[in-house]
Amino acid sequence: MIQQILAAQATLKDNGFRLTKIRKLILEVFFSNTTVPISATELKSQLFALDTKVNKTTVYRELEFLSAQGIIVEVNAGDGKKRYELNCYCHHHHVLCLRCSAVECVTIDNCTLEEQLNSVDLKNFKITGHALNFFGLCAQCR
Amino acid sequence: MIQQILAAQATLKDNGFRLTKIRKLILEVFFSNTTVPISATELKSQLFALDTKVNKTTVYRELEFLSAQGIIVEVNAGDGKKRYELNCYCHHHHVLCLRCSAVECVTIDNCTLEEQLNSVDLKNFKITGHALNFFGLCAQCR
DNA sequence: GTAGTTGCAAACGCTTTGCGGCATA
DNA sequence: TATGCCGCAAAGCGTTTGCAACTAC
Repeated sequence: MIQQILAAQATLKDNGFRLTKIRKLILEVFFSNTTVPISATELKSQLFALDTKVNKTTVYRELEFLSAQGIIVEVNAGDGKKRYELNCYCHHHHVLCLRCSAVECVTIDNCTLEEQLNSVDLKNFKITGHALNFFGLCAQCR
Repeated sequence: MIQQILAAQATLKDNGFRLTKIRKLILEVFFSNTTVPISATELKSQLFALDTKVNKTTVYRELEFLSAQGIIVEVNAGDGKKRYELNCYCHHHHVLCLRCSAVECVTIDNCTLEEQLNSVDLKNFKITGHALNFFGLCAQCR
């Protein structure tokens, strides 16, 4: 994991971007938590918990920046907020708790969703991807 | 279709709710368009096009009301807005255009998604449903 | 008349933008 | 020092709420 953070940092530096204290901390947050997509507000809270006061504007800009760099990816969990998770380059889906909005990643082996579309009337859409979210109650709320 | 509107209207009346001009028009909009989930803003525009000036608050309240009555259902298309469609009591999914945000319904025969979950680590969640959205370009934008 | 419905204004939460100042390289 | 980064204030968008007026039954 340490190597991965260093690789991400090197990539940013090579591309002319700076490694500020805030940016490093945000990278640490994402690399130390690879299974739960977080929102801007949650990231801000985590930074505060690490004794780093960050403006919300900076959080939003940093999320957009890291997303544009391909280090994190946007996740729509269906709770009305933008969420982001580390870009793991692997196809997976998410479960959302209907009570507390907790989000986790799940992997379906041999996911053939888009193949199943061959027999479906797609209204002439050209499909480029899909998002599958499961809803229910998490371990704490059930 | 006419019978279905009348049935919905009768249900509302039986439950002590009123059939105002606005409510009737909103029912007509939903019953005349059963394949495209619409947002509050879009519904408001459609009512304006029908020469009916409606306050946005009323639109939001009416959507929540009809949803609570089970006549329409909330649809999360992943575009950050709440969308609603006529409750067709049939399981289906949606395709979203990444360029113009058009939304359409699609049906996958023999959808066995939740059955496939048996072999998946669900982080101890109790699953009650799922939302599957496909992304791509619509006929106009492709 | 009464309870359901509506419009208006205000506020909310999440997100974005403009701009001046700061700090990393 | 120069460009990227940051904080502050303000505004945007979708949505919700409080309250007074209205209207369907």
